[in-house]
Amino acid sequence: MHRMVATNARVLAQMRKGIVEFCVLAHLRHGEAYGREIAGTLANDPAVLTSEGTLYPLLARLRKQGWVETSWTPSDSGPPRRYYALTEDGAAALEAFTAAWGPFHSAVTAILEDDG
Amino acid sequence: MHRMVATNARVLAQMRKGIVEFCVLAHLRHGEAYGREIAGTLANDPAVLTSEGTLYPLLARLRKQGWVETSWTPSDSGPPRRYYALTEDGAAALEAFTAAWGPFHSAVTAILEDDG
DNA sequence: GGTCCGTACCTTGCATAACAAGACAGGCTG
DNA sequence: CAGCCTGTCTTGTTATGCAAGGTACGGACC
Repeated sequence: MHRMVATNARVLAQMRKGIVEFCVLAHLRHGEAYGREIAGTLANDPAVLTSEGTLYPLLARLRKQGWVETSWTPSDSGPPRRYYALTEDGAAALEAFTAAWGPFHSAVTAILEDDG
Repeated sequence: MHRMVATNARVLAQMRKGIVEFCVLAHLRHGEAYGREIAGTLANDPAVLTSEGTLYPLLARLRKQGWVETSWTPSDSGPPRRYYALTEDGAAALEAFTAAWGPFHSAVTAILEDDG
């Protein structure tokens, strides 16, 4: 069953594409957060996020699109942190995604369950 | 709203990644089918599939992985058709994906809805 | 028998995104 | 100064969806 595990990891990675981004936006509704904080929370939550190699490029994209704003804040115990905050555009994008997600996951679930 | 539409198309394309493949496998549980037939059904269903440029490379991958077997059959009205049938490995892969899909979509839905 | 159209397969080139691995740097403790 | 934890970010790999277009078979119509 070696292959199963490897296959599964690859399959999961593909499944996440285009979705992790919006999980990060959703997380930011709770307020500002910095990179490793987001990474920690989302990695625990469901294993929606696995690596910082995913997160930082993703955050850079969000910034370029104007979906988040950032501010540097010194830390008591380590290097300064870059805090990310949701913008209005970001909130709108998140709403649009949420609206699309419902029908999409229903459709996929229906296809998978349709044993007919 | 021009931007909304364009953005949505890109977002949807990413969302499909790694999932269309298993929708095709799921469709094949109903019995053999050929390319354009699958394309037609899945494109109607929910807009899970948009183009043959997606489908044929995908079917080639499934064949290489041994998840489907194919057979050529002459057609009464046009060129011969290549029919695709699910193999045991393919059915197992589909089951594994279905098992992963449940927790995944629940987790994403929870994160999106968590307004806390 | 030549031309057009619909059916059917497949390929090429591009854009996007997740990931592993690791580079770089601040600040603390010994 | 060395070692470690905390942070941010980059590089190279891999996988996939998609638009556009290429090839080919067969029937209908002049």
